[in-house]
Amino acid sequence: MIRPHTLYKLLHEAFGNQHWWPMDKSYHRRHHTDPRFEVVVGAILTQNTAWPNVEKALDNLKQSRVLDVENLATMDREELCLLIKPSGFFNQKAERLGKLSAYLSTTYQGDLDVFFARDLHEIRAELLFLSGIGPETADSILLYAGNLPIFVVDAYTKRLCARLPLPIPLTYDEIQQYFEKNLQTHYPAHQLSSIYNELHALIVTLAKQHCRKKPVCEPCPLKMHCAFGP
DNA sequence: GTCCAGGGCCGTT
DNA sequence: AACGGCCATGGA
Repeated sequence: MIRPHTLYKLLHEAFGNQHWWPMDKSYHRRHHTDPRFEVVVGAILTQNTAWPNVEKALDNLKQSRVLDVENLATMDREELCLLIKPSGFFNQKAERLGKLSAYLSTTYQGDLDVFFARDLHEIRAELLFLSGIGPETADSILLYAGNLPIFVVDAYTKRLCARLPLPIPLTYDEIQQYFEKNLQTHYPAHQLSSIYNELHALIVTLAKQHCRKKPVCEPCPLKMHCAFGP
């Protein structure tokens, strides 16, 4: 049975570095805004949505100069809906962005340094308490915006785990614990956030190229370790 | 035209 | 606890 650290090694050999979820540093330097907030917003906008649609919405927010905590917390909900419309589910997402931004503004004065400079599980519980932020969105914010060591489980990860298969229940928490426990025994603590980051990105690449809904098993780098293939 | 994408909530079993 | 319907756009 393949284990997560072997999965990581094989996928990295097959696909190389993914440098996923890059932040638009130049925009945020020019406008004196926090690039991590763009990742927070992206994490909500990408809920069950293809990334190109999210990019269009983020571009709209940038061109309107409102991609920061204070503006999203206070701006008119209708206007926000219009800007994020390309990302779909815009009524829910506008509500979620507004509530989260208002929370960050009132509780942390919009300072993400303060927000992220605490215990990981404390921040996670706070995010999950907000309506519209579930485990994957919370963990994406923690890992990709906060650079904190938590493994993100998405639909692709679940599908891969089901097909290999891995000998665990296919629930979010079980999969997350299984990956983290294993990787923690193979890498030093200070590397874990970048390992989790990279592995999640590699699984997405695998799922798009091979482990699709209609699988394309030739030539999958995991073929020799997978029970699914024909 | 059909399918589906980097989920989460809510109501029903 | 598990499952189904719902939310919406744009690209394949």
